Amino acid sequence: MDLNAKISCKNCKHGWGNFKNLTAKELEIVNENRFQANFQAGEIIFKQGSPVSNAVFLINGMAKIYIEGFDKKRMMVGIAKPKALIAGPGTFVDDRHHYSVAALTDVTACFIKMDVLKDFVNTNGKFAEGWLRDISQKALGTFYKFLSHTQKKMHGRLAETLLYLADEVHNSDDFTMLLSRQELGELSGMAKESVVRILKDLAQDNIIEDKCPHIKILNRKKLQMISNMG
Amino acid sequence: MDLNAKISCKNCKHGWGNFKNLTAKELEIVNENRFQANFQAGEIIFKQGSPVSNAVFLINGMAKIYIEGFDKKRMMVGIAKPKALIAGPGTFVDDRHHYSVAALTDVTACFIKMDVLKDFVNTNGKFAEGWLRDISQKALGTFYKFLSHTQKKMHGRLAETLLYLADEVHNSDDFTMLLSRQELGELSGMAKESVVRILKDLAQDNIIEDKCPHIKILNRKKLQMISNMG
DNA sequence: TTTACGTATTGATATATATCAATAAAGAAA
DNA sequence: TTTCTTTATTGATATATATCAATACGTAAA
Repeated sequence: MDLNAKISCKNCKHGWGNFKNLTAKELEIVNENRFQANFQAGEIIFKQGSPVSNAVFLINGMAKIYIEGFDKKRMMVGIAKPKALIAGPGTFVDDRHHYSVAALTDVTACFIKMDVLKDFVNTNGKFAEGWLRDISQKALGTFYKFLSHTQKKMHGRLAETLLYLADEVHNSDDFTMLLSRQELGELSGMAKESVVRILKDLAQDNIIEDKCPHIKILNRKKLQMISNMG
Repeated sequence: MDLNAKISCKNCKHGWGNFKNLTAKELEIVNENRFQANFQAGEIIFKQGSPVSNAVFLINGMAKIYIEGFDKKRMMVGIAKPKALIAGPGTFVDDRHHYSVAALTDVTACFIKMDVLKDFVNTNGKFAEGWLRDISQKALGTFYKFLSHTQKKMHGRLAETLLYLADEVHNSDDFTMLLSRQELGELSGMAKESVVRILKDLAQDNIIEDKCPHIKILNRKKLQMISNMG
């Protein structure tokens, strides 16, 4: 696979859904303001606090999105995949990133000058509306996650995380865990030791199979129930 | 005070900041699609799950914005005041409200047909950008609150809430508490009994004065420190 | 192979916080 | 005024969860 092959935004399969609202001419401008870069697993793609100069999209690979909170304690917001715009809510507020993004696998990322995209908001109403929808969708996701973190107990939160990984990230009930126990904890809002213990509980009840980097959901119905009940 | 006096959107002092991006003609259309209604303290203005048919603004009074979560447990998101758009992130996603709003005081509210405002997104780029900024700002607020709820301890969260009430709601360090202890708990993410105990602690340390419905911040520096340290 | 280092696991313990139960205070209604 | 009802307060207790400490495991380097 030749990752350096000239891909144009016009025929890109990894592009943002909202790009369908752009005209051919506008897409051409996007393409002219596009940069590509490779990251190894573990490398930081952008850092909380730095200026939002580009919109970022993953062409392949996955990355974690996380906030560095009080006394360096981390909260993982989610996992980024291709096709989704990665650019924080700071874009229209203070031009600063409000979270960091780091590659979980080897990643090829596409950077598009933010000024160019922002300009289209003024000239292309459908694009503006698409962006409003995008931001709103993410805000809703954050809302729901907030609720779940403050109202569910640990078992419910971890069950929810496992379902998220299966459904949204790997599209399979049988996957290789990308995240360490520490990171699973940051994503589910608990200590790494708690992650270990709860995974053990779930395995003992035959709800999941955990052959360490491999996870298999054996009883989705029960897992769903644990997630719902909290 | 005659609340039923004909107010036009053109000279309204309680309007959304983003209305400054509308032309006189557009404002006229807004004015034609405007409805006003009065609510008594305690009454529900709109309910989570119901369709987003109108943008809501308070002309006067205050309201609480809250989510009804798992087993009816409530989470208060914030307090709405005049000048701010009240319409959830569902507006551009599923046309449903994702939280409820209830009057805390007697309230006069202004309803503007959402379709009308959405149309302007397509024809007025500055207005679209303003709305993007508005939603982004709220998303950032939610993010920060999320972090604070998951990483701070109770004293820090309640201190933060008191500062929020002083700075954002009442613009004074000396105010009459609008919220019951139950509601303060819903806003700070803790049980009502914990609110009582922590308020007592703060009063004992001469950081606040609490003559029950009246709150006075006596030592803002210390309160700020408690809020920051968690 | 051995060594070293990060990660995972397990058990013991500490702590924050919720829940329960009882009482007190404050308003509203009669 | 007295009675009723809601809200606030206090104390006792239960529980979820984090933290600490020790050990085991797995993989990369030597």
